Amino acid sequence: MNDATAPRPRMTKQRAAVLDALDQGGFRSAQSWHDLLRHDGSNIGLATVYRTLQALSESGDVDSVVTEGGETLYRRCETPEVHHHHLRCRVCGAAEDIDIPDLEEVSARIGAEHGFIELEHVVELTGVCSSCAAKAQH
Amino acid sequence: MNDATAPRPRMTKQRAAVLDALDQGGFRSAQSWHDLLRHDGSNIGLATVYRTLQALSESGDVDSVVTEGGETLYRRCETPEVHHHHLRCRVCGAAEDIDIPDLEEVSARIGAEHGFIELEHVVELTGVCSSCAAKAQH
DNA sequence: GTCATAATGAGAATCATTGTCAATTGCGGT
DNA sequence: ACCGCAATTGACAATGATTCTCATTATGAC
Ligand SMILES: [Zn+2]
Ligand SMILES: [Zn+2]
Ligand SMILES: [Zn+2]
Ligand SMILES: [Zn+2]
Repeated sequence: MNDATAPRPRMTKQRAAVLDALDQGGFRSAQSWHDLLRHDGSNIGLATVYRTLQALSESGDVDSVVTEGGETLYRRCETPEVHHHHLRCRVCGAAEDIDIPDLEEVSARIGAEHGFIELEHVVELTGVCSSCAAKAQH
Repeated sequence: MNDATAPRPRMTKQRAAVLDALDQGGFRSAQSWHDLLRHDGSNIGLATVYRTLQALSESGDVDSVVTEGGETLYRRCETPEVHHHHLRCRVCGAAEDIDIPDLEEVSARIGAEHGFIELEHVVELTGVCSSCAAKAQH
């Protein structure tokens, strides 16, 4: 069930830099994280940022969501061990981990009713946060 | 709240062809619908298929979902007037309209609790349907 | 039929993401 | 500390879905 083929990741300075940058919090695209890293003096390559974020995403250390525009956003996840969902502001990108009661059970039940197995679900709540809403008032 | 700037779409033969093709049912990518149309003798352009499907999607006449690979899939929606969700087979693409009890209210409540407005949600259930699961058994 | 203009199609352009591959480097073994 | 080599990196090419451009065509109101 778990991977005996687990390749332990090397601690390179680029990996460390990404990990460090992620501490700033917030959802950003791979390119945005890359920009941020370069502005901080790193000469890390874009492909490396992509690779590192993907690796971290697969290992469950970062969350990823997809915007309407098809961009994938990443951020360090505070609670890697628990499956959860997000409420994200479409304007400023601020996001919070949320719990949607019964969702897991309900989706499992619906899947079962239709004879589906290996159920997965994608749930994303988006909106405009109060501070962005305030700014929008001219 | 509604659009006084509603441009009524012209009934061109390509729009009719797309509408006709959609009757075959099922989720397909724009490119896939385009292939299908060409195989049926149409000389419709790919860009037109994209434009038409997007227009139909915005007017609520077709559903669209995004695959893991980032492709957008479209299909004629049976129940355009009601907001609903889908349970889709990741193997064969078969999909059914489903109802997730209380989801609308729960998401609205969660949004409100966090001070968010203009809430929207994306919910997609995927799995492997019974017939695909059967085939998977060697 | 005329006409304004929405719609089309071929191909170029975008843009996020992935692949290539030679050069580099972490790190286990010595 | 020193080797050796596979994992990792970075510059850049390549991809692949989607969008844009613009000259040409065709819809629908009058
Ligand atoms: Zn999270
Ligand atoms: Zn905001
Ligand atoms: Zn539907
Ligand atoms: Zn199936």
